[in-house]
Amino acid sequence: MATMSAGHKREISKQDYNANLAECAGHEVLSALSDKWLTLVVSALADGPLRHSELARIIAGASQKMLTQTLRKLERDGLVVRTVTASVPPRVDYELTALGHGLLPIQRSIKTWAETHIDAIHKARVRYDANGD
Amino acid sequence: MATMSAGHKREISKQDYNANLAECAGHEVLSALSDKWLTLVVSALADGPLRHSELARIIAGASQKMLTQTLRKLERDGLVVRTVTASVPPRVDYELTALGHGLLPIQRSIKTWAETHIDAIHKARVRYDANGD
DNA sequence: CGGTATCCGTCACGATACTG
DNA sequence: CAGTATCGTGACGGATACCG
Repeated sequence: MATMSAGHKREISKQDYNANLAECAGHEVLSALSDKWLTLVVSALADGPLRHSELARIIAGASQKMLTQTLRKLERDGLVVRTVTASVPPRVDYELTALGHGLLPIQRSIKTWAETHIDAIHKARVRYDANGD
Repeated sequence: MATMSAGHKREISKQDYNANLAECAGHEVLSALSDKWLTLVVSALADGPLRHSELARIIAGASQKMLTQTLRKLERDGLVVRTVTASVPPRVDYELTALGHGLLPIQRSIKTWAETHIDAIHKARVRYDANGD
C-alpha cells in the first residue's frame, strides 16, 4: 500500500463505491421513480387498465419507442401486467399490479412535498442568481 | 383543425405536454431526488455539517467536479448553506438547511419501500427474463 | 484546500421506417 | 394496433490541468 499512488487508491475506492451503489435498493427504486415517463405511465394506470393506444394518447409527449420501452421495464419489474388479446386488430391492455400500486403513495408524498416547498426553492434560486451577477 | 395532419396535431400535443411538464413541481423535485450524487450528499450531511474534503472522502465515488456541481445545485435551491472561512488553508463547510432536512423523510420512505419490495422486483425480473429466452 | 475550465467518451432520447 | 430496428444528436459524467 505504501507505494500505491493516490490516483490508484482513488480508483479502488471508486470501484468499491460503485459496487456498493449497484447493490443499494434505495437507489434502484429511486432511478425507477425518476424515470420521466415511468412516473407518468404509472399515474395514468392508477385509475385502471388502459390499452397501448390509450396510453399513447394520454401521455402524448412520449414517442412510441419510449412508451413501449417504459412499459417493458415496468412489466419486467412486475409493476404492470400486459394482457394480449390475439385478434384482428390486436389488442393489448396494461394494468397496474399490487406492487405497482405501491408506488403511488410514494409518488403522492413526493408531489405533496414538492408543491409545499417548490416556491421556497424557486425563491432561493432567484436569490442565489441575483447575488451571483 | 379539419385539414390538420395527424403529425401536426401530435406535434402540438407534445409542445403542450412539455410545457406542462416543465411547470410540474412534482417532476422538478423528482429530478432532484433522482440525482445520483445529490441524494448521497444530503444523506452525508444529515448528521451535521461537513467540510468539502470530508464529503469528498465519504462519497469517494464522486469526482471533484460532480461533488462541487452537486453542492452548487443544492446551495442554489436553498437546501444547503455554504460557509467559507477565508484563511490559509481555506476552509469551506456545508450544512443542511431546514428545507434540506425536509428531503430526508422522503428519502427514508423511498428507502423503506425499496428494501421491502426490492426482492419482489428482482424475482419478477428473473421470471420475466426466464420466460423470454 | 477549494474551485473552475476544458476535452472527450458514453448513452439515453427522439425521429423515422418497417414488420406482424 | 402493437412492436422492433436503426441512426443522429445532445446532455451528462469523468479525467485532466490550471487558478485562488
